[in-house]
Amino acid sequence: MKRTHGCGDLRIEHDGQTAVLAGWVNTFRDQGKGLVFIDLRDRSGISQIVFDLEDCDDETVETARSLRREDVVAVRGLVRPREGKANEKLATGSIEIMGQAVEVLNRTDNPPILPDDHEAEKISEEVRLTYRYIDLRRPRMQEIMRIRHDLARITREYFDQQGFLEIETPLLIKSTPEGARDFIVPSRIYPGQWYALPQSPQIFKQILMVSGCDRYLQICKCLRDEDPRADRQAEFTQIDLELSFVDRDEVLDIMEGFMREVFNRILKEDLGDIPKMPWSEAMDRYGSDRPDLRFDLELQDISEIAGRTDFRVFTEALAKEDGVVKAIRVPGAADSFSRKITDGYAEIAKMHGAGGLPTVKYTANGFETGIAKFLGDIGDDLVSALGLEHGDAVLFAADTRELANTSLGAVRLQVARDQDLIPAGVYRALWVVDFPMFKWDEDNKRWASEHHPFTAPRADQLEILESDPGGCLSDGYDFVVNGSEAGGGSIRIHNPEVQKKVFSLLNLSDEEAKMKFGFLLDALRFGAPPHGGIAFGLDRLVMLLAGTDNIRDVIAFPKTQNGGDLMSQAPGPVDDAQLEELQLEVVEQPDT
RNA sequence: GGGGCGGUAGCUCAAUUGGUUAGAGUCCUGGACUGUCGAUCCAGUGGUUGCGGGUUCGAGUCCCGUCCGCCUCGCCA
Repeated sequence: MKRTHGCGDLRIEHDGQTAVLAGWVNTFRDQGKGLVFIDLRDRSGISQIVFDLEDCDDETVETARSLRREDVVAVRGLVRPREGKANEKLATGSIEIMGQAVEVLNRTDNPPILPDDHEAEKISEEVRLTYRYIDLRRPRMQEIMRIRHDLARITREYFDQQGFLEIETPLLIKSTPEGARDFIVPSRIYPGQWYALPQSPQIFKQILMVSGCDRYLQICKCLRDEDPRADRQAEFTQIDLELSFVDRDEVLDIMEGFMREVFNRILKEDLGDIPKMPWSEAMDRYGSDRPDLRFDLELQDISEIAGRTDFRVFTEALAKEDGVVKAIRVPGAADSFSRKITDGYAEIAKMHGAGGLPTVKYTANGFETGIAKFLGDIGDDLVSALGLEHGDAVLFAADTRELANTSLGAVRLQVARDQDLIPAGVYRALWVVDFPMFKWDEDNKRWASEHHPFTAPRADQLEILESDPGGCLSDGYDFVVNGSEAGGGSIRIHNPEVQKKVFSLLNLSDEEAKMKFGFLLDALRFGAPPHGGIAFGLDRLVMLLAGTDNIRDVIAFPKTQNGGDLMSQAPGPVDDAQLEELQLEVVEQPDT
């Protein structure tokens, strides 16, 4: 029997046609000796097959009666309107296939789980990942894989039209000192020497610019040996891009066009206005370098007003270098903010380094609870500064600017979730620009790259690169959607002298830099064009497009939090002979 | 590496203060049923309570260790 249609393809206009479907038995309903219903499922959907003694022979009905969930069968039959009621839950619900012949292509063992979207929400992820081949049969997983495919296809179409070439870069490369922990691979030919798997193709794509490639695209795997999270895997996929002879705004224009195309074609959503927001503004207003613009709850600086109280939490914070007092007005939250809830927010604030989270409610009786008694003289000014109305609550952060921003920013996110302020089906994008070049690494007492060591300082910042590294702004940019960093990149350094200065600020000696990045420094000396680029996190984009907060949902064969694959049981041991060939020996870890 | 939650039948869960033979639904097996669609009804099979130790007359339950899964802090240029 040769398949003629997909299980989700048949409609009332196919009435009278003979069709052959093949797929998995989704459910069966055995009505007795003479009548059996089979819901047959494939990638395209589900069709109801009915076997009736009046329409086919005993043997066919008996075979049909023997079918169980997830058996694989082919069925030939006549398409006709349903004799019983139509099933509005199915796209094919107005028709059924009057089964004439059935061929069992493969029986299944009793399946440990069923590919049912409703069940899947209850089944532990551990079991789903162990039997991933069954889990992936679910309509929802098939839909996500389709979205992922569409994104990859649109990516190639769009950037092809923009003159980009898809070029592969190596997987076995040299380990680089900066950044995440490398996965390493032993060299057989040079025992004791190692390759690293790429954390990103960064250096290679820059060298492709030096090579005159002009515009590069790659959908590539990146590997970082760090602990995973709900939105992070050690092995993930980037849409990696680099362009020559461009400035920042030309890059942003092209990339913005890409994002609009993706959201238009996959979600039928118009991204609307996409503002460019300096990093310092994002931190000050939202307490995050990836602000979620779907709701307000902006951080407001009330340092001037707060400085007029005797409240020690405020005055001591303001006495610090770059100390501030900031506040969030939470409209109408006075009633719902129980002690338990605000204590929870205080925990979040503390987790992000704040000492606590002063809170107050503003009602018809004025300020109540929390730090109300300390606000006596400044109450009226606070009301007008924050635009308070009766029934509002106010959350404060008093600390250095950085700590106040980040702790209050984290609280802002949780408050928005709790107060149900995040609208569904809304996508708000922005560019965050003008990042600092460096952040101070307190542990190692040195400057570290905010983005990566190849990010160019903004042209107007070159003169303070060495005199004031902490204040120097870069030509970097992040694309942020709904509070999620979907992509990030920069204009790169194309001048070897500037690159050397940056390495030296990062405390990389000339010798080290030469050993680790010598080939890049060399390339920059032989006619490097101005260039810049970006990388989008493909997995995170699919998460956004599919509306899931679990990255494992958008990866066909993901790894667990311990980096294991429950289906294939990776990682695992290797033969002694393999180790011998590599001149490797496994040494027992001494007890500690 | 730290913190939190969890692991009992193939799957989802229950099991009182530590106390009789560890139960239910579902799946599966057998039977009934000619318009079902989460089919229904009847009967039955199914257990290393993650693993290893300990306390106890007695441990799913308490203690110690360990493995696994999820969330999270550190980490993720």
